[in-house]
Amino acid sequence: MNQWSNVDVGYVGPWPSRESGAGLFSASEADMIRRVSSLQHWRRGNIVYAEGDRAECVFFVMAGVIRISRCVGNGQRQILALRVPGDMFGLPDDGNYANSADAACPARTLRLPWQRLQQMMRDEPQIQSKVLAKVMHNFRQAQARIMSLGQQNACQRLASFLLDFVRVPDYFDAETSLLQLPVSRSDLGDYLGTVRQSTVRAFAQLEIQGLIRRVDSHSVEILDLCGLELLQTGPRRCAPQQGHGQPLQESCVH
Amino acid sequence: MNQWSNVDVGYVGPWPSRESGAGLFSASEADMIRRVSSLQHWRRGNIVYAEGDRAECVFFVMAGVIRISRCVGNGQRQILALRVPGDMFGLPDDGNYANSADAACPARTLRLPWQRLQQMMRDEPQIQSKVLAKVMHNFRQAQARIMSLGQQNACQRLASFLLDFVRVPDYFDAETSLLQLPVSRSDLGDYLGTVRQSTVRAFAQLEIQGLIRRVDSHSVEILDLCGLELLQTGPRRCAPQQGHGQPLQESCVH
DNA sequence: CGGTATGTTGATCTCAGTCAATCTGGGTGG
DNA sequence: CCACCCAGATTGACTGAGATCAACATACCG
Repeated sequence: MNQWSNVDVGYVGPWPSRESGAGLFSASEADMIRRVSSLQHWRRGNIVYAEGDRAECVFFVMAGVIRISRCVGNGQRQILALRVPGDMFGLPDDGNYANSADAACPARTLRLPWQRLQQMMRDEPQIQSKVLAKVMHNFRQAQARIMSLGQQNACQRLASFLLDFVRVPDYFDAETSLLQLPVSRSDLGDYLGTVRQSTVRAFAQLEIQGLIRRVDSHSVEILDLCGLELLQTGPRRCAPQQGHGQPLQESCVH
Repeated sequence: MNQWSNVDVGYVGPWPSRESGAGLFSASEADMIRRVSSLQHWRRGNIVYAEGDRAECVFFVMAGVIRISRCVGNGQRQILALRVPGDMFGLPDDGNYANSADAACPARTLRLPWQRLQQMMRDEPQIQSKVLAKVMHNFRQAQARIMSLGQQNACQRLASFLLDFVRVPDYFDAETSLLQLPVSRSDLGDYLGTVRQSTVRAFAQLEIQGLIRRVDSHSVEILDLCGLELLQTGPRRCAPQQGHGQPLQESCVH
């Protein structure tokens, strides 16, 4: 555990900002958090914690992407969330971690004892409301996932995922419209509730429709942002061709 | 708004308890909450608030079931959660409600100004941590929904729903194994991310398998609790019959 | 250079969405 | 009391989206 001793974080820029829920700590508060937490470095696949572990620390993502996942009986994995810079994760559920967390790509996190954070929340109402805001952010995100999984088809879910990551500055370059994908196709499948192959087919579909262009397996060019947004709200499934009954032709002239 | 004046709540029993996240307030804290909140009565279909409304109050369910839902572009509805006695809902998202809330059946709620609750959280660290616990409870529940929607088929999702409601004392009588269903089949479909008909078929399937018995459209007898739990963890889909290649028969005697 | 992990595409079959018809129970008016 | 209506529940037939199996391509290793 030597890497967990307090080290110079070496990260002095502003707290990473991304929509609501991130970038919520002021510089001084972020400093306070950094002072009592330790910086951790992770390589792809490294496990931050496992489901059921005693939950003693909360984490803040500084760089990279952390997979929050849970496995079901038959060995399938569902990725519940992908935590990006600015996100908080690892709050205890009855003293234990409810899910597993591991690095989807090289990543850095701040590790902060939960007891310590609770104390800070008691002492500083600001911290309290901002931690609550972070939790609420994760909660809203989970609800968005429910909407996606419950109402969208595979292409729409992929579009939603891409649009989510377009909002992460670390992974989208607005100049070139290039979006880095920090996860494998399998990861993406487990995240979207489909299998690897269906994810690939969804990519192919979006490319055929001219909405994206696959540059390589870990980056796509976003060609039509509005098109992706429109796709999201469309019907989950096209109406059947009503092949059997009378074809409902506008029995025109006759 | 006359019904929102402070009235005698008429509910003096212990705070309703259900697993983690409910029953978390002590008698005195619950009293404090009741003192500053007003009791509301709802009939089936009554709207507590609508998506986008200015969020000024938080709610606690005292009786009945509140649907938390959101609609998508093409008019489809996803029920994000069913809030039962003991649950909290209606936390603001950037000052507004992110979802709609309405009564799935006759219901009672406590209505508490969000400002007031924030103040109570500042003054009483106990309240703060317990509100956080309630939010975390909703968050864990949302994550369970993601698991269900992402990895389970229609029957398994229905089984998960039934098992969830078996844990609500108001709706399950352990003596008779009778489970009251406070929602219509359409509601259930919107909750499970399927359509009404698929929900009905899932009910029929569970009945054929001897796990439940449909008494009437709003109550089922739970015949095999363990069977329902086993079903949850099984594979999402049976393997195909591999009809074409060699039938993989254990070329027995010959 | 073989070996392994990952990405991609094709063929096939199942689950669940869609349309449609029927059944049921609860009200309402005559 | 009954005929009627209407909303909800149920069942059947058909079909498309996506899971599964399989094969092959590509990249990344030691």
